[in-house]
Amino acid sequence: MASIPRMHTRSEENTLKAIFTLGQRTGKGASTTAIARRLETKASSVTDMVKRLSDKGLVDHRPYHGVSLTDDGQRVATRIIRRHRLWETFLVNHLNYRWDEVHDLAEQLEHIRSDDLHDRLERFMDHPRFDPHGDPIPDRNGNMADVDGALPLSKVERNTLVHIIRVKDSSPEFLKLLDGLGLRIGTQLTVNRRFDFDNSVEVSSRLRQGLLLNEKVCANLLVKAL
Amino acid sequence: MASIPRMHTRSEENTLKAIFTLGQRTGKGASTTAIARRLETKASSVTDMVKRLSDKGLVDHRPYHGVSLTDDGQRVATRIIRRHRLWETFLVNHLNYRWDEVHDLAEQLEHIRSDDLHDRLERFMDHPRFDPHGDPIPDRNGNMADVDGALPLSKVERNTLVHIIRVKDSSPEFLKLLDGLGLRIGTQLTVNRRFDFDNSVEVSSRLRQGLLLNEKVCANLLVKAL
DNA sequence: CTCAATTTTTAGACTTATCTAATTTTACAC
DNA sequence: GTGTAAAATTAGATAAGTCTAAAAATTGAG
Repeated sequence: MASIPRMHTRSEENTLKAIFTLGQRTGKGASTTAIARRLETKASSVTDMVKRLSDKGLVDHRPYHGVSLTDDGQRVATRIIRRHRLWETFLVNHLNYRWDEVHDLAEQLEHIRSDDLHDRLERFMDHPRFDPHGDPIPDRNGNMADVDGALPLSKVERNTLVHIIRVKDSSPEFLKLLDGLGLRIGTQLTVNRRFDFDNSVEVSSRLRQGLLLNEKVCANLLVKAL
Repeated sequence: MASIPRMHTRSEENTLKAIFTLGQRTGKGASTTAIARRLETKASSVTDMVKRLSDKGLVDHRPYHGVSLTDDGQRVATRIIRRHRLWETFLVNHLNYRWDEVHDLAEQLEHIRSDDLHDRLERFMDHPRFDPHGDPIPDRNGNMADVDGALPLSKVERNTLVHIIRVKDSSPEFLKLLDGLGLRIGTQLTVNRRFDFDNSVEVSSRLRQGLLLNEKVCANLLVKAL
């Protein structure tokens, strides 16, 4: 018995998306404070918002233990993420944006109210399964490719040949850094050495030998063995 | 001395667009009531809105004589219309929407805040000069092709060969009616007879002979001699 | 020139989404 | 167990945008 498709405000959608993302990252409910930090808003505003979402049956809230999505909330959040990733893909593949430029635009475009539009956009692009950052694009039913065998570069053994399949951080800062190092989705790497001192590693790609990557960079590069 | 590019709300943009369109149609200022009718809102709301736009220097208001756009207001309105028409073109030409389906979606998309996005969209489509309804698309400087030699079908002499270049009414109702008659942009027509009784005309196209078009339909079909 | 129909504005209320500042609640370290 | 730092909520304010209902202003017909 699907509930009548309700209309959600932009704020509601953004909050649901934040709860989804935080939940994915931590595996548990998102705290009011964490949500506020992510949305660059205040905890008191989040309290109000969560109350509204809870009234609509989109989230469950156990104060001091976190907010989590109901099945309905999950559906809405996934839909927004689908839209976001479809637009990012369109912007990069068809309008020649760089991967570090598309986030903010996609944040606007994802709120366009039409499932049909996004289904057509998906078809136009021939059903891409991953966005420019390697994030899987949910299909219209909310299912997305799961990336098994993916692991952060920080966990890779010496002398393993891998390729970059996804970046965990999509901030312009991180992406520009990767550009500067000649690293992008698909780049093949071999871990030459691992330094226990600071958890940095030395890798080699076709373009560059002996590239030193620090712990933070490695943690945000998801790779897969070849 | 270009003023600092200000941010306009969706409501402000919609009001400016309404004033622009009404001004084009009537050649004079738009009344509060007419704006309200067009935006499906109340006159009192429009009063508030016009006051705000006037404070921002985007419109001039002479009560009981109409609201008109300042140069700044004109620029903003034209920009929104540019966006609207670019999106309509994209939706029809690339996502396979019909020309009667795109208005509402374009009304959403036109508010995406980015000139760069729309410039790129334009380039992606190879700088289309007209949208699916034959309306000219302003370029990034606000200039648009002017359609000289265009006149409503109601003004066409007998036995003149013309082709449809634009529809004045873009409502789904009118467009579906045209579809039903096999009429679209580019369709070649000859006026066989004109009936003074009710200002209807009989036309022939390749597909159909002796098609009877009433006054209202004729007034909304802009054609050009071949 | 007058006055009535129309247009426009005012006044006051409501909703959504925010904020700050103060207060309350709770987890959990000890 | 208990106290306290952290988390969460409440209370009250603000701003945008909208509404209804009533009042005010003006145009233009006669």
